[in-house]
Amino acid sequence: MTAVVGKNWVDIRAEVLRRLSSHEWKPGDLIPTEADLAAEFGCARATVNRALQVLADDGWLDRRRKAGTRVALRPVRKASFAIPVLREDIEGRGLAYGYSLLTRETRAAPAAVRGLMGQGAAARLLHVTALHLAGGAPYAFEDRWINPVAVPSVDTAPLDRISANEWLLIHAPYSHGDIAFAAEDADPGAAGVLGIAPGTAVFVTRRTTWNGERPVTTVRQVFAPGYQLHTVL
Amino acid sequence: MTAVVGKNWVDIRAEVLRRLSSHEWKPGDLIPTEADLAAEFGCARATVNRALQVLADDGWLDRRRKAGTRVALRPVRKASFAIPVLREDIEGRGLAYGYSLLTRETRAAPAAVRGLMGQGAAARLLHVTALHLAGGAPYAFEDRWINPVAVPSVDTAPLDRISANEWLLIHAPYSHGDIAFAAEDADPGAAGVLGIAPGTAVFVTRRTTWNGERPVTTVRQVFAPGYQLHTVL
DNA sequence: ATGGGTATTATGTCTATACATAATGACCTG
DNA sequence: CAGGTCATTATGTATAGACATAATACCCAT
Repeated sequence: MTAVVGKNWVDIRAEVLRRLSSHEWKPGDLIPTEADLAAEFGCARATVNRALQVLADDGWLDRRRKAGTRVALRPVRKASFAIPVLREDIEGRGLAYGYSLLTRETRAAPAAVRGLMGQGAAARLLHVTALHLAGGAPYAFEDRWINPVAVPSVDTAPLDRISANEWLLIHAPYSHGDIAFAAEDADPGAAGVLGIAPGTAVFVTRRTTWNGERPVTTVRQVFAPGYQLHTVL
Repeated sequence: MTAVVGKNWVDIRAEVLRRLSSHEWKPGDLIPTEADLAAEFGCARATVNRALQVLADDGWLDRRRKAGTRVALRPVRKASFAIPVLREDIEGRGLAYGYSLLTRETRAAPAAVRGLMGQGAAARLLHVTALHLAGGAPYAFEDRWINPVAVPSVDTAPLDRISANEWLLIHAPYSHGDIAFAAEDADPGAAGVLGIAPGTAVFVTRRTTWNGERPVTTVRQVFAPGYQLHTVL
């Protein structure tokens, strides 16, 4: 019997999830209203509301005022993962982390970088390239542009000791950004730094972040062969 | 002046976010208690609670009972993206979607597949390979194993017309799963189907899902060169 | 019929209050 | 001074009630 159900929102979410997983409520079905469920479970409507909102966030349900709540026709589940902080990533799997700054200079931004960052970027940007090591072996090559207007104190950042990755995380918060993952044939530059043959398949991430209107940084990271981005659903 | 702040939780989240982005509250800082903020904003504690919980979910804040709320030392931002339903992905960018079933047979599962799915899988699984097309061109090659114990009705599924991708989404809900992304040199099999040279860098995703204890399906998708997984932060 | 206005409805949110829970820190005891 | 106990505190959550909002459904007038 299902009979007794706890009355906290976690339990209610679990019970609703059970009905969804068992196809008791099928895709497209309209499920009972919050008030009805509250009566059934013997709890307040707000409690049901919380459980259903979470399930809607997770893609299980579609909710619309007045129209009611229905089981998502196409349950678009979302995967989410923490943006990897490479050092923690590496240390987390028991390897020694190493970091080496390759170049650092302020120069006019190439058109491609200006395109990524948009209008708000300064004419001259800080360009940094670096290599991340795991257990002594090359792990990822990083090519980054930083907008000094958004991060004035970057001039004094000890980027030879701490990676821009981590320094920016703490000193330059961002409000939003975008990120893309792709597979590419290694270009000669990155291949040389990583110690692999040009043309080898490498995992590449590109990320650009803004704080309000101002672009903060754009970075391209090329991972050594074998890298996997893994997450749970 | 900031002075007047709306009193709904979205406004409060925005105001707190502003203080975080402007470094008014710095990483590691302890921020005022919910009660104090409620007093400052002239709203109920529950409203502040909702705003702060969302910000904690998003990685901006660390909250602990009694200890209070502090700005995340290492703001681990989470990216989340919808698991791509290839047809929608393709149609969404204005291309015609095509699908072609390549093979379909029930057979004993190789050790590698058994390893991915664990104990709960049947001895004999349904093996399906298929090709997804975008605007007539090969887009992704899919190699999938389905556990008939978890999805009995799969025998009658018209997998020649609808992709297993979509059919399972509607007929076989899952409770959890894992997913991994990698770059690989195209193997001859996938390369042949996709019409590319073996060894070309391809984007590969592997996904395994369970419904409770029972493995549902495991799939490997190999995308044609140029594919990017893109999302916003 | 058709278009527009209006009542109805389900979700979205805020409030005030209450109690639960986890973690801290101070106090007390041996 | 060590160690355990207990009060305190901030967050976590439940509740009932209220109003807001969006979307639908229905009715009415043209």
